Amino acid sequence: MESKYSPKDIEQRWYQYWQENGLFHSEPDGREPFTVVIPPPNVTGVLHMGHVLNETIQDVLVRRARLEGKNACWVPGTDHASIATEAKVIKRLKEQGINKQDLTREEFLKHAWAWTEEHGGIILKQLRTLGCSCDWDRTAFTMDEKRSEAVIQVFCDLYKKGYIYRGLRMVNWDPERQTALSDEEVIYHDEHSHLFYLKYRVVTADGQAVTDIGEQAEGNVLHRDADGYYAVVATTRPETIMGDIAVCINPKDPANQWLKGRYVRVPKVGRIIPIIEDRYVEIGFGTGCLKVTPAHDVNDYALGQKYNLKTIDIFTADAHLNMDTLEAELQNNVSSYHGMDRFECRKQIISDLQTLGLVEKIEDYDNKVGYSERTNVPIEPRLSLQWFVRMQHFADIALAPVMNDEIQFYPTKYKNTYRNWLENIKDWCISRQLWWGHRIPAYYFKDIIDHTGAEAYPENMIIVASTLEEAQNQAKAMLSSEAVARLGYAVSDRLIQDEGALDTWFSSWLWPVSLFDGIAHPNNKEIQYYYPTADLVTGPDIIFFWVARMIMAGYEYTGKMPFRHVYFTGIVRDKLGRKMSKSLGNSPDPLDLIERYGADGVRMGILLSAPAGNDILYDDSLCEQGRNFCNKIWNCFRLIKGWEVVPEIKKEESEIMQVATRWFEAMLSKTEWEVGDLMKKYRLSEALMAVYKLFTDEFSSWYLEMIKPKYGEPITQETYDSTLLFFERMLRLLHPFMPFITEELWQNIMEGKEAKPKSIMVDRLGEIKQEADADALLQQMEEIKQVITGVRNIRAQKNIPPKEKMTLVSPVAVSEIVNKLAGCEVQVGGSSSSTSASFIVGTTEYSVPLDKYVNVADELKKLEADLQHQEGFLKGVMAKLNNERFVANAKPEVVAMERKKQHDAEARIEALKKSIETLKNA
RNA sequence: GGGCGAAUAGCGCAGCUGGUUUAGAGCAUCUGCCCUACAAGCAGAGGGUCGGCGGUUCGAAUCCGUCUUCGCCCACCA
Repeated sequence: MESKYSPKDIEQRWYQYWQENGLFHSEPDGREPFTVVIPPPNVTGVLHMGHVLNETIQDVLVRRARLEGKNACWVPGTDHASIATEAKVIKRLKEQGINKQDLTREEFLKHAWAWTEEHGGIILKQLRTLGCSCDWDRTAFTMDEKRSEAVIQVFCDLYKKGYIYRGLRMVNWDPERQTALSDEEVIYHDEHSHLFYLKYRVVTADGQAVTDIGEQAEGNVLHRDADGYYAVVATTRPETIMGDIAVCINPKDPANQWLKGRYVRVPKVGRIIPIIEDRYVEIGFGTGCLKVTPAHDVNDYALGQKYNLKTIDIFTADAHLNMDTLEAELQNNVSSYHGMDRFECRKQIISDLQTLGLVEKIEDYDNKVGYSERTNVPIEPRLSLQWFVRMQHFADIALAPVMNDEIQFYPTKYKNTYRNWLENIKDWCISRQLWWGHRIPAYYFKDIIDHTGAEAYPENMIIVASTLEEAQNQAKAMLSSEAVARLGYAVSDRLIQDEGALDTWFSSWLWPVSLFDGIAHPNNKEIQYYYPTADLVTGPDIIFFWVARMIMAGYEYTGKMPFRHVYFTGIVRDKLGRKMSKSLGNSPDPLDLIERYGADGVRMGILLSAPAGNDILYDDSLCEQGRNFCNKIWNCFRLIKGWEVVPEIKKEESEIMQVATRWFEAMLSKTEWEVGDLMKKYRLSEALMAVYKLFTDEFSSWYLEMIKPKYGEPITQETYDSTLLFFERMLRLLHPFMPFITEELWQNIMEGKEAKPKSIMVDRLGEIKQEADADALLQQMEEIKQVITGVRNIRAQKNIPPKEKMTLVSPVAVSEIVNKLAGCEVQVGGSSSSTSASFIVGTTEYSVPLDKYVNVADELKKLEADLQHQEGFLKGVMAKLNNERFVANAKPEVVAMERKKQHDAEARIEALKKSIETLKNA
């Protein structure tokens, strides 16, 4: 064996072995199930550091469960990522000189599927490199047959139940992709912009300039110039004035009383619009005059509804100005803007208005602008016909289970976030004007669509059905035979399906159920066995998108929670705390890291500093630590395997061996318990740290040094066996975190053994035994260690070469271990002399004669410093004990503890004083 | 504007149902070592008074109040 662990071929070999032996695969059986469904990455995505964190955590949980004897099943899969994938496909088509608009739906989908097949699943292959123990036989895709079936069935079902409706609403419109988005897909950014103060001439209803308004009450703020009176309207979006339909003031606003009941002329556009009054308008903001543009602002739309105002949509789907919607007599006034981009238009219209003297002033202004999460272009509020899910019902069923911890969140702080969202739930816009996705299973009569009102059917005549055939049947039933006859066509010719697709999350929210075919066949064996799943591991950024909605769908369709625990990971940042991003170039390629540090090293690196919910500041040194640890394990194994073993017990060694093995047994059991406890609390990094410390400190630095034979000498069979057994137990403890190296060494240990399991993966974590005297053993070793450290400390301080034997004078008998590890002869009884250095363990004083190395002055200084510290400590203790109220009020055991502190400190002070005396007299 | 969370060694964290030898590990730092398992290592050391102030208590990093600073989420003030 090489002195350096090289993970590369070992990792590949074992992963293949696991797969070939079907060790990842799960089938329902009599064992307790442990199910995890992967948060499906985008089908065309590639592995990044966030995935590494997320998937490693899942693998740790799954592998641990397997070792605990559960039937672990980790289901992998990918997400079709409607908008993101469609964008990528469009981009590629463009590079080939093809425009989406020139393709039919079918042609486009052909390209999209080709793209998916080409790039899809790369990420799943990459997960194998990381060591993920997914049941690949179960790999699913949100748009595969089963999942699509579930989506369509759920849509139809919710429509039937009245939870899905279609309506004309103000939605978030992405002008780049030309689709509606849900509220969750809009990200608001602070933006430095301007507040433009525009002059709206006060006119009569028929457009005459108003030059005389008579006497006005105190407090009114009038605006007047040579051309007459005008109102001042503040806006951040002057390009929307083409859609202005009113100006609104607060009826209580003293400054604007004079405007009540009057009319103004929209500058440049020329439309004459009324002043309306509503308390929504805030007095004192801007001028207190709000321009109302119902087609292009959510609030304005609400006002428009309230006062029955017209909406004039002045934008095309890609947010360019469209004058065709304006009143014919006005179109000429603004024709120069026709076809302009909205932001271009903003500049132009301000410039034009300034020329006309209609801009009062421009102020700097910070506001928030919504951007599309996917395309990163500013959202345009747009009135359109979309499909929505009524969410109140779902909020109602999903809130309680989380608040009362039926479903547990780690960390718990996200319960608040969750509650906040559910308590202010709004309907979910689920339709997208995209082709890549689940096509909305809604059908309309062509004639109604083509020429609204031409036929005598009610406008809400919509057919929702899972297949065309079913839709046709419904259509026939809906239409009287007379009507069909009158129209003279077959229903089948006239039904057309909704062009839109469903929001990707409308399939994701079914994931834990649909993976086991629980929508179409709610009573099948798999869903009965694997569901509810155990743990969900995901980022808090999709708590609303996904987690909350899965809980809703889970309860709606199974009556049960979709998962028992949700582990929210943090965000992986670089060591300067910046988010990892392509543009910053601060995101390392995980595959490259695995190449450099090994998968085990990378896994440990990312896990070590990743408590639930905390962001992790990634640095290569973390992986380095992981790699170094692998190396350490590797070399321990080399050492043990290199020993020559003899059956008989050498007498003089037996005490050491006995003490060491009994102590380590206790230590190991304790850590096993701790790790189990930490895992239950999902404190993964602490669990790993506990194993790490056990291995490096207790096992390597202490235990192995204790039992290590002298060079060239053999070790007894008994000690060797227990040592290997310890090693094996640690491998199992470590396996969930570092699957590869543990498998390699475990196989090596198991070689030739009869009835061994196929892999450490399916080995069992032993029962945790706690010996009655474990604490005493640990305490005893603690003291031995301290004595050894005491001697080593003196050696280091005095620069005594490691080879030079020293003498330890001890008042009590000490273990042989001290001799072996500290390199000193132990002399029991003798007293310390003026030429020795001393130290205290517990209340016992040990000393080391130093002869030539001694420096009385230094030694005195050290002892006196120690004495001072001890006296200070004693003073603190005495302050408490002398306080009657402390003695009276504190719990008895606390008082007893303080008394023990007092006695120990006094003993130590005594010893120190004596040593100082001795030194001084020398 | 509303809500939530956090501030503890150079760094990222644990401790926080108040009392366990005057605050703990890891990484980093410093010192000494290539002592034939491991320099991707070994041995040893230094370093914080627990964001500020006030309060409750015999006793507070731990509870309460307040201030400051960060972070996150939500929200239709043009």
